[in-house]
Amino acid sequence: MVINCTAQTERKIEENASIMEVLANAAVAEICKLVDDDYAVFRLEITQSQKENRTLRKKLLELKVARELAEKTTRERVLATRPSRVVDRYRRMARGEGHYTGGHRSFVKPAGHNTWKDDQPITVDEGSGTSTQHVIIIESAEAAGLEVKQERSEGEEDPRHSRDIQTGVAGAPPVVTEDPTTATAPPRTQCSITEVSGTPNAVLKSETKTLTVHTGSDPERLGCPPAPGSEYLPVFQQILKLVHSHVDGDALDTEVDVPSCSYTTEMDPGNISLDLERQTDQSKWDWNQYSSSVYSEGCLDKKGAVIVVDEMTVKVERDVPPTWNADSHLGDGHSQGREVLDYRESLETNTNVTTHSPLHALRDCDLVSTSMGHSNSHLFDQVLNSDDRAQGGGATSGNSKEKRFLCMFCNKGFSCLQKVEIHQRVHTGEKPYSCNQCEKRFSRQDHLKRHQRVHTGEKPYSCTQCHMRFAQAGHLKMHLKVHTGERQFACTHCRKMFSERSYLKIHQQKKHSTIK
DNA sequence: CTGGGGAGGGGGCCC
DNA sequence: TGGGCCCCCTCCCCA
Repeated sequence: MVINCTAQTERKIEENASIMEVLANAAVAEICKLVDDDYAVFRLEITQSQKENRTLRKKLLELKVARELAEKTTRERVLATRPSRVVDRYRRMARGEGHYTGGHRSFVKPAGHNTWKDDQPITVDEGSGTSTQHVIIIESAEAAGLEVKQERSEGEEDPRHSRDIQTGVAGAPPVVTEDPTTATAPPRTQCSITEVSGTPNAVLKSETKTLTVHTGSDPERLGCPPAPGSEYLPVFQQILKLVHSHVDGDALDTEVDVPSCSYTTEMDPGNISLDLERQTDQSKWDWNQYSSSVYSEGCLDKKGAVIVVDEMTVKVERDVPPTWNADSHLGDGHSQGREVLDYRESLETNTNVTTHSPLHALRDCDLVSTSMGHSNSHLFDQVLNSDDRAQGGGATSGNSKEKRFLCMFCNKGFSCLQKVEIHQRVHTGEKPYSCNQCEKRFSRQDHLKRHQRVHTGEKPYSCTQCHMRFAQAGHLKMHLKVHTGERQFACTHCRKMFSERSYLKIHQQKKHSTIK
């Protein structure tokens, strides 16, 4: 009985085992079949993809060859027409030249970089004021190390080609385009910013898009000159913001991190930097030139090239850390019954403030440890050490009037609100007064008035000893020393006498090196 | 080195 | 007190 049961059980077990084996084999076979099918499909897709890749590669090669040919042709033509133009321009800018000579210029920043490097190419275009139009394009491909630079004159200008060079896409019209889809592209893509200056229009380009900004007086393009507050302004601001946020996601994605440095800086073109620390390290700046050429709102020059970036720069100011004020910065507070003009408030409400002072850029930096170039140090000294002046007198030097109003930037005291407001323009770079004859801007009305004598030729100060006339009283005073032979500045080392302190200073710098 | 010229900044005066 | 204006000092650039 027991044996029978055992035998039956064994049989059942064997049967089950055989059934399971069959099922397992069937499952494996099915799986294999599925895999084979999928693999076949996959192989088919791979083959198709490889075919497409080969086709695309071939097309790419053709495009590349065609592009190089076109580029070469263009270069040859440009070189044939103006062979030394670019070189001369570099040389001039290297010498720090580039003053207003009838045209204006643009700085082209290789996009994709937050900072300017010494070995980075900087292209500066000084409009000649003639009909010649220059387009300077710098493409900086960070990853590939690719760099393409183009310059051509108006007669050779092919807007389509201009875009082609940038994007490799043909057929796009040279109009204002702003592709929102490209704005979300990865930040470290190849970018370029191009500005056409000295001519009826200007172009801003980025790698992923072409931004054309018409800043000239061409009625067809512009409709009307971009007067302050016109619709043109926010457009350009938006564009700049777009480019700005597009340039480098690491450092420029937030304006808080990089205040004011985006397009509010002006400096020696060889040292243009969008990085604050680098800004302060530059040896030479020319703040006025760049502000005039790039940020001269409300003052159309004869060519009508006006670009305003007010909103952006003010927005930057809004992001001033709440801790940044004279209290925290200078540490001594204002418990002396004096007042600090909080410029942040006015900046928040005044969207027409242009803020592009180098000192402005310093607000987040250590004022003491920050190294500055010559021009900056001069300005810096004027701001911070004006109390030490032997003559002229700083605002806090001995004075009968109470200095109730303190500058929130340097803590200097002034007798009235207007004075401190004007003074703070030293820090903010605000230049509300623009010359209607040129693109220059001034922080003070009287300086504008004085400047306009350059255009009018007015020289109200005449020498009683000779026929000489001067536009500034100080110049007449200096000139009078020619007649009097007055030399009141003596070198302490060689007893040599000079009529001017600056001459003595230069002498000591050269001969004795006593003055840093 | 000198002188002319443009410009930045501070202070004072007057209305 | 604010605004305009002027003077002054200074610096820098250039010829």
